[in-house]
Amino acid sequence: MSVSTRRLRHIEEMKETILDAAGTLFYKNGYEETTLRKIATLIDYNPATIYNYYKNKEDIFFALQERAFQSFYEEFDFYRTTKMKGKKSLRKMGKAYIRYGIDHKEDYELMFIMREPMNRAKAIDPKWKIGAKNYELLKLVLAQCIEEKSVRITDVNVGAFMIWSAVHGMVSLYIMDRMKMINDTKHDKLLELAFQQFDELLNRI
Amino acid sequence: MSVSTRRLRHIEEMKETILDAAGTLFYKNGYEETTLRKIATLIDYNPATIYNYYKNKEDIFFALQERAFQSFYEEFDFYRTTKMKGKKSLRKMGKAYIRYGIDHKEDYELMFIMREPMNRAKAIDPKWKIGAKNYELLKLVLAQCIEEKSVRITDVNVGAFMIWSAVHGMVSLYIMDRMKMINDTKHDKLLELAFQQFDELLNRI
DNA sequence: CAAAAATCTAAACAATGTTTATTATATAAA
DNA sequence: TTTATATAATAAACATTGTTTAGATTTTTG
Repeated sequence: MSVSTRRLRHIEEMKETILDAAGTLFYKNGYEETTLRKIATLIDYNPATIYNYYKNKEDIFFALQERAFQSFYEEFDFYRTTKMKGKKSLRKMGKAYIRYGIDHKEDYELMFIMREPMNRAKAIDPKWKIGAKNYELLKLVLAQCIEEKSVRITDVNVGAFMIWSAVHGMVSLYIMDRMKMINDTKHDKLLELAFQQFDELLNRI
Repeated sequence: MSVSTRRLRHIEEMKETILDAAGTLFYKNGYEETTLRKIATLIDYNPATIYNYYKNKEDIFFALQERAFQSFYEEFDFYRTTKMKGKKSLRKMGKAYIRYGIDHKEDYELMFIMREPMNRAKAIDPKWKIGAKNYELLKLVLAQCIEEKSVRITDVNVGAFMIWSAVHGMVSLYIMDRMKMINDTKHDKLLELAFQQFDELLNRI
């Protein structure tokens, strides 16, 4: 192994070590509580060392976001090859989306809610492509539904955004604790029924 | 005027002065950029003085959130007395909700998205009642729609949450810059069409 | 083995939210 | 009016934060 490739590998390993530690702390204590000093302590390095591998804190969370998108992508890759009918596929996708958001709420927050690691993202953003890829998948499944005439939608683009909005709305109100505003306390059940209701709404009689 | 009431009024005035300054900075530069020192400088006081009127920074944003809910409430009070048909009322409400979110995105973020001023809110929360009040209004209008049979929904509670989710989803994806993930760049138009699509979906027949 | 490059660290910096001790100001009592 | 007493505002400090700098340590190269 040449020295320069070993060096590159070392850098990759370090970046990953740092990212793992950052993730551990983030999933346990949230963004604000995850300080560079705590990350450094966890991996037995000096805080300054981290700056040899990441430009700054935001950059770390940018990488964490990327990782989240990756895992998110893998979750839905299944629907790319399924032989299910479009409508059934769409329903399952929606359910899976909500489940994923609830079970990985920090990741979900990172990907679809937080302002934090977004500032840099205004520039060229290779990673939104993963998000875009999943969005294309939704459009694909929806297009199949339209073709099947199993759905009350005519425009794929408009329909896809509407569907995304609906499920994103449910997930985000849930995980950001805004369902408090609703008197009914059985939030999980309400969420499930609301999705069912929405799904039925899509049905063509 | 008794001395104690004057004192109380002075406290109220100070709280308001601080809140105004905090709001000005927040609407201009966002949460992180709004520091206690900047607030203090803006109103020509020492940072420590602020602590005589608010427990901490979160408390200030809690108050700002309360103010946002108040203005939000006033926006929708109209629908409480309108003689419009339920369906039309519902449609206008939805449009107004989206418009409000876009035109007051910092307020919207404060009320329905941000984690920040929420920690304290875990305790007794007199202010969620304002949010709850607006939610009840949605339920009222929706109930009228159900009675009119102008809508494909049977359960008010489930339907209300579904509708809220849909519009919240649209607004929040828009203002949190997540529509980037969509290749189509005409976001405003897409938003409008998606709402229309959703509205039509609600229609009976 | 010495020179050079790479890696890591200790220390410091500027800025933050917050607390403490002290001063100035307004009110009350004498 | 003058003195005592709450009240209000401040200056200074504290603990933490993200980040930078200059130097030491280790690793690679000739």
